[in-house]
Amino acid sequence: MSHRFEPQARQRIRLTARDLQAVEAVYHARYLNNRQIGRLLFGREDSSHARQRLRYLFDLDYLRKRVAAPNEPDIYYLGLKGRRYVVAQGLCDRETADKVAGVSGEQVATPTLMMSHELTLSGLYISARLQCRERGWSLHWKNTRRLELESLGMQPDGWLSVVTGPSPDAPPRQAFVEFTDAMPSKAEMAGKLARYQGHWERTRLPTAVLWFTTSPRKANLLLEAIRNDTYRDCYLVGLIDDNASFLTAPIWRWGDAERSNEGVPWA
DNA sequence: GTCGCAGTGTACCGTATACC
DNA sequence: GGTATACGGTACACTGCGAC
Repeated sequence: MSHRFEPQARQRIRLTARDLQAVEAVYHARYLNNRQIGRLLFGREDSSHARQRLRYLFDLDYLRKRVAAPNEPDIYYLGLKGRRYVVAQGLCDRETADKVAGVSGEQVATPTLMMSHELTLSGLYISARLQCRERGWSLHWKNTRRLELESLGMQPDGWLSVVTGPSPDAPPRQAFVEFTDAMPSKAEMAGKLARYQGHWERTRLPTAVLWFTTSPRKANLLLEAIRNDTYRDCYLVGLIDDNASFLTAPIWRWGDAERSNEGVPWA
């Protein structure tokens, strides 16, 4: 009988700074699996030590696990203590913490494809964190759920702000994040672009959209749909396979892509 | 039914660090 | 110095799925 999803009483566990960084990372991404946390904070995806520390955080209710099939990795979201911790750290208020925290998957049906989409975005968050850490940049990330609460008028998959300069007062570079696997219909695509346009005209602040997809063919379809848009130069289209360097490498194609197949960097 | 595989849990070891 | 715990790593047991 597996006790994988049964919290166990733990005494004398001292939480480390890294344990609490894991809690914060789960808050920012909403869902993270143990491999992603291992990669971000323990140097390797298959760290047994990461598994052990995550097990303690689970037992202490800082993190909870989604229901997962036996051969699928554990997927963590914030537990009660985790939500209290991020509020105490000033990352958000209590209501936001409760609304942004993930759900178990027992009461609320979350299709496998939707969870896969969420974890792909979590992977982008991890990649962004690692790239920023490597270069001494600072990163601010908002996940899908956090953006929903802001009622922007459109529904991006994520938002990030990066300060690349040495001074914290340097102007941040900001972008929305989109990830498309199944291509939307023309009408859906037009609606999405119109919502972005509406948002930018209300705020008078056009922002880059880093638009990931899964194949060159889909990237071409996206570029074609964007080509005649008023704000076509705001959209950068790239492949999810290149996400490990998406903040720095010239992986992006944009409105002038019909004239060049060479990518451009974002930051 | 057997086997291989993937994933988790845990024991164990040696080392480092903090605290008394 | 002794003790407790963290950390990084290895190893093994267990579970359930899929292929044969």
